[in-house]
Amino acid sequence: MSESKKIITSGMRPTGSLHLGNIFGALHNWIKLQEKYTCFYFIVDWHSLTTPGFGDAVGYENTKGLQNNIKQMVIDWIAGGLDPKKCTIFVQSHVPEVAELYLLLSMITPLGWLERNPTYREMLKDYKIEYPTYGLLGYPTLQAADILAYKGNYVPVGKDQESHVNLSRDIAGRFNNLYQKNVFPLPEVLMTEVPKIPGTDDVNKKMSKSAGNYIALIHSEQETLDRIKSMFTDPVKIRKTDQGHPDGCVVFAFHKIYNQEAVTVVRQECEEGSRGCVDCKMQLAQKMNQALKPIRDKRKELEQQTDLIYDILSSGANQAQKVAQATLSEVKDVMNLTRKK
RNA sequence: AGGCCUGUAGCUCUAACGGCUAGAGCACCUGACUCCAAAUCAGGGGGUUGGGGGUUCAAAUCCCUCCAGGCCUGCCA
Repeated sequence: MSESKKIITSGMRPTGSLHLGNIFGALHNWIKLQEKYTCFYFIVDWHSLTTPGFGDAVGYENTKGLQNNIKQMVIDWIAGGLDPKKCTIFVQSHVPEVAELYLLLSMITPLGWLERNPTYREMLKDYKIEYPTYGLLGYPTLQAADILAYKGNYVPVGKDQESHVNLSRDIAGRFNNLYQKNVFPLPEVLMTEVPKIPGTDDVNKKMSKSAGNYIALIHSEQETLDRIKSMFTDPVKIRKTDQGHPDGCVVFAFHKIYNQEAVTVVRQECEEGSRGCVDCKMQLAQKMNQALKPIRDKRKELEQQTDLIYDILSSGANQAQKVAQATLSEVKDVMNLTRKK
C-alpha cells in the first residue's frame, strides 16, 4: 500500500442484485476509482438495520433476506468489474472495530447535529417512518465510523448523501480538536457526474428497488424485455405515426445510454413520427441485453462459486480489520482508553 | 414497574345498539382499447378482523389473557 495514495471509502446497502441505477450511479465510478486510489468498498449491513423493512425488504424487523442480498450484491460488484486485487471488498459488520469506533464517536457527536440533519428529516417524511429509532438518528455517526476507521479522504456519494459526509467531517474535526491530535483526515465528498437513471415508470423518478421500477443484472433477457415493454412513453403519441416527444420518454432516456451511436436518429425518427414505440422498445432491449450480457454471464459463473465469493469477503474483511484496528488503537490511545496489561 | 391508547386486505380506512357471505379507495394482476406504455373502461385475486380462551342462538364489536406497537408517569443509570 503506497503512502501517497489517497483513500476512498464507500458503501452500499444490501439490497440484492444491482439494478441499472446502482451501476451507473455508483459501481462504474467505483471501478474507475480502484485504479488510482486505495479503495474500501463495503456492504453496509448495519445501515440496513436503521430502518424498518418496507414490504419484503431488509430492515431491523426483517433480516431474512440479508445474507442472500449481500451475496447477490457482491457477485454483481465483481461481475461488473470491481477487482478484489485492486480494492478491498467486505461486509461492514465483519469489522467489529467499526462498531467500537462508532460508540466512541457517539460520545462526542452533538445531538443537535443529528437532529438537524436534513437527510434524517427527509427519511422520516419520504419513508413515512413514524417511530424513528436511536440507530436511525445515529446513522451519520455510524457512517463517520465507516469512513474514519479506514481514514478515508474521499467519499464518492450522490448529492443526497452529501450532508452525511459533511457531518462525518465535522465529527472528525471535533475529535481532532477535542484531543488535540490529528488522528483523522477530514473526509471530503468526491462529486462525479453520473447519468440520472430513471425508473421504468417515470422519467422524473429515480430507479429504485423499493419502487419496483428497475432492471437488475439478475434479470433474464426476457424479464428485461418485459420491463422495457412496460416502460412509460410519450402519452400524446397515440398512433405509431404521431410525432413524439422523446424527452419525456423513459425508453429514449435509455437509448441515450445504451444506443449512443444512434441516439440522434432515434430522436429524429420519434419526433417526425417515423418510429413506433414498439420498434423503439425492441431495439432498446436488444442493445441493453447485448451490453449486459458479459456481466450477466460472469454473474452466473460466480453464482456457482460461492466459496470464491466468501473468500473474497473474508480476506477483504481481514485487510480492512487490520486498518481499523490500527486506527482504533490510536483513537483509544488519545482518549486514554488503552489497557495497561 | 404502573396508567392510558392502538392492532381489520400490501397501504389508508368504513362496518349504529353484538345480527345477512366483513366492505371501499389506492396499489397489484388479467382483459378491452392503443404501434407499446400511460390514461380510461370492464373483470379478478387477496382477510383465521394480532394470537388464544370465554359469554351468546349469533362476536371485528362484550369479557379474560397473551403478544406487538405507541403515549404518559415512576424507578435505575
